[in-house]
Amino acid sequence: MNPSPRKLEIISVASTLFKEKGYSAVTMRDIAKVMGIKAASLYNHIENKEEILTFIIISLAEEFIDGLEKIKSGNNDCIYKLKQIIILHVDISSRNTNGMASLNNDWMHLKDQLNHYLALRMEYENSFRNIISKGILKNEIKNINPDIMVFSILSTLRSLYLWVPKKDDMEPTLLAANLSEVLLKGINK
Amino acid sequence: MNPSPRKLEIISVASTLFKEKGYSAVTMRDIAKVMGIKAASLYNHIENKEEILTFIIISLAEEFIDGLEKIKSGNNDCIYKLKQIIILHVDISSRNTNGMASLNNDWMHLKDQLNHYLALRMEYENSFRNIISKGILKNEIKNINPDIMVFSILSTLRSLYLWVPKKDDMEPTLLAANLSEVLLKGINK
DNA sequence: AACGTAAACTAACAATCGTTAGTTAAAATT
DNA sequence: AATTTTAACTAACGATTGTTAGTTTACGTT
Repeated sequence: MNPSPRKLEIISVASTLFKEKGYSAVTMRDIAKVMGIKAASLYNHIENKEEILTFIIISLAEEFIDGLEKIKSGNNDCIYKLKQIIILHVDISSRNTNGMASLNNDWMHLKDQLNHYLALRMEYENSFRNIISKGILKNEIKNINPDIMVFSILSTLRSLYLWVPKKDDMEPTLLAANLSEVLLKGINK
Repeated sequence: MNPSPRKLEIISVASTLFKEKGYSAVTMRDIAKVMGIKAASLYNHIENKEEILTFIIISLAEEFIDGLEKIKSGNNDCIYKLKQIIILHVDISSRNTNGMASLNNDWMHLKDQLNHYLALRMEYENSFRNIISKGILKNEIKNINPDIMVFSILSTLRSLYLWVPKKDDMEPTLLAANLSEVLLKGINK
């Protein structure tokens, strides 16, 4: 069963509040007030508070996994794959700036799906590192500790949700291109 | 009046818990339990919960401001200054992995000192951007939107607190050197 | 017109929150 | 030895938390 429009509305409102104050600081009454209804009415549409967080996080995590799967399967060199990953992050983050806040900062409040989330994250980071490591072997990428490169690039990409809203005048395509230049070739002239 | 050792102990314990679950999800009873005392006893040493958060965030923010001030005042080229900034972040983040979590994620729960914090952050980012912009003018740095470069580098540096504890075998000096290579010159061979 | 359903409501629940008041026991100071 | 101070305690406060039960209202379907 797909989420009803009203349920998606609640999740959207909740995402906005979660980004502002974090999951724990947002009450069901806060969400209800923005919706213009009473807190108890929320329960006509959702099971509980945790379900909102779970939906936000897991659906985003799976979108990243799916995107990376397609990139991996392509028969391209590593640098090109990295550029596609950057585009993937810019794309998803631009369309979900609120949800990305929960994915980054509120995952530890998951209960049932915490282990599922952790598994997805590990899978994603491993795939990322494999691309880098293969690039080093094929002499496309510098021979530096791959963990540092994964950490550095992924930290920037994970922070996009904070930055994109401030630059909503900038085309996602241009942003991704500039980011690729900076992340792959550095800033030093 | 300087904070008593006991007060610093409370702040340290609180920092650890704030990193694990975020400020809002940590109760005074949680902190007290780790300290081995009752929640009410905490109030012999601190004013209230907010004071703990304020101390963690403001003292770290001022440490960054002071560090950047020294770097700015030096008569060095921009690339060198950026390398010093990277060292500054590695240094502070390595010594305060817990507190850095609050600085990054819990600042919005400040009350009295929220505006002070926001002013310090803006001051820091402006100084950072000025160094980059000057580097572009002096032809040391690529002519790309400086905001993107500030965002990219700062995102990585702000995430160090998450990553350093997993790599505690790595020398901070070596980490900073590798980070400089990746952030300034990129990963592309 | 009668019925069923969806989605709001009021009222309240037990649990937990940060915090205060008043007390006690030990340690430091006089 | 007498006293003050420090730092713990018990007990409780009013407020707020997520959530449930039962009710009402409006609307689409029979």
